[in-house]
Amino acid sequence: MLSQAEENYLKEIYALGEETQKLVSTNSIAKKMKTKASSATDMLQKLANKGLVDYTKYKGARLSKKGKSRAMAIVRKHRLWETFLVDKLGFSWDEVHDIAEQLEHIQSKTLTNRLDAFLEYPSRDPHGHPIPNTNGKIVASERVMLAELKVDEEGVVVGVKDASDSFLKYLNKIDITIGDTIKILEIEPFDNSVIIDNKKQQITISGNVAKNLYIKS
Amino acid sequence: MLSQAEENYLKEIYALGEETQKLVSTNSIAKKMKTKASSATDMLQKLANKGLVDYTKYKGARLSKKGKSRAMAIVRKHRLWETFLVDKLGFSWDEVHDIAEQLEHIQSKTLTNRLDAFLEYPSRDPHGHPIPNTNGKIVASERVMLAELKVDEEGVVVGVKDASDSFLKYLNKIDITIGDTIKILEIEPFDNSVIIDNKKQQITISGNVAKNLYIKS
DNA sequence: CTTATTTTTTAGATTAGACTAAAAATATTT
DNA sequence: AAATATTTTTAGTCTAATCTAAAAAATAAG
Repeated sequence: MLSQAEENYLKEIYALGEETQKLVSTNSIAKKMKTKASSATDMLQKLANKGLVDYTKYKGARLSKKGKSRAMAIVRKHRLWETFLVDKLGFSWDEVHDIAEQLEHIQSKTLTNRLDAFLEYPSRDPHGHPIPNTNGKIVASERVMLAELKVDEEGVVVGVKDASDSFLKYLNKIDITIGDTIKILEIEPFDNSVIIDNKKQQITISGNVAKNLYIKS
Repeated sequence: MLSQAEENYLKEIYALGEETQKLVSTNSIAKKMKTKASSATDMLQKLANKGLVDYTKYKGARLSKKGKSRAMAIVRKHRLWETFLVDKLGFSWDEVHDIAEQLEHIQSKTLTNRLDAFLEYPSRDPHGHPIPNTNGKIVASERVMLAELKVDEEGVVVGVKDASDSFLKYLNKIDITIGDTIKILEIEPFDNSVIIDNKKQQITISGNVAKNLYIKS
């Protein structure tokens, strides 16, 4: 069982790494956790020993498979509780974060899943963030632009915004069709290009293309 | 702000002392907390320093006014969450204790009160235990025997079971009438006699009398 | 009412998580 | 590429909550 401190670190490492999937620096973690770099180092070493992060001295850390799954479980709980607070208890979306920070550490899978059912399986929290499912997977649910998805989200191509002939030809060429299930592997921050997985093939598409594809769960 | 450990101790001291209002021994606390007597001593000293318990070396401890109010807030949360788990999430009454042990430490008065409202102000939890109100007061709600109440609970006299002439005369004599608001001050374990407060007067009634008076909130 | 037993407290150690200060590694500038 | 600056790690301290072992107080028994 993880301590709350460990859980909080995992969650923040996830939040910091989610965009780029790159290594997260000790300093950035310390800043997020409002603690000192030395404390972050201590924790990274501990998490590495437990196999929750892959950590290289002086380089940084990223979540391991195990660590990621733990992080996703916490994110899931956080977002479900936020949804509960807003939808059922009448809080406004800007009041719920601190309370959800506490509730996300409650240990009971049954509770989490029953809460999910009670809320009728919401796909996004009050801030519009997607809620991971029981397996820790994030599934896009409404029709959104591919460009709005984050790393690890996945969904089905349901349409295009720019239906110009040249654009459709281009999609044909890179073998993307309506109905394909696409998963975001990586987003390059400097040009917003996106590496996706489609039919077991990894391809890179530009930010502009990503802004023209509609995705749905 | 109190740590979870401090809160747990307060709650158990309340649970142990509630019956008799007597001093609670270090050993009994240690047993309840599944820890060692020396740890209990440490904590009692700390709680005494914070003014949450009145503690005399080698004698034992009881909650101070402040400590009691904290304890009641925790009990209130525990029982509200249990009610939530059973009434809204479909847990059975025997599955909820461990989860409520975690939820009772969530810090947010607003949350607690909104949960209370969401549950439509229940007066008892799934185990039949009364739920303290926002001020930490326990109010009897259904008609129960006075003998079933515990220390600090209060309610209105709504009837008698034995309506014999002699019993009613006796009630007259000690100045108890239908409609009086009665509060339990103390229960003597050896003969079940009860010290109550009625119209600012403290009187002692026997266990038999307590078994013949109906009380309601 | 003195001895034995139990309960409680003290003293000292341990662990998790954080801190400061200093050392080591990496990055940035000239 | 050397000098400087920044980041990261190490070493050593601190606090909360626990533990064990030993001492002190209270209770029970002879």
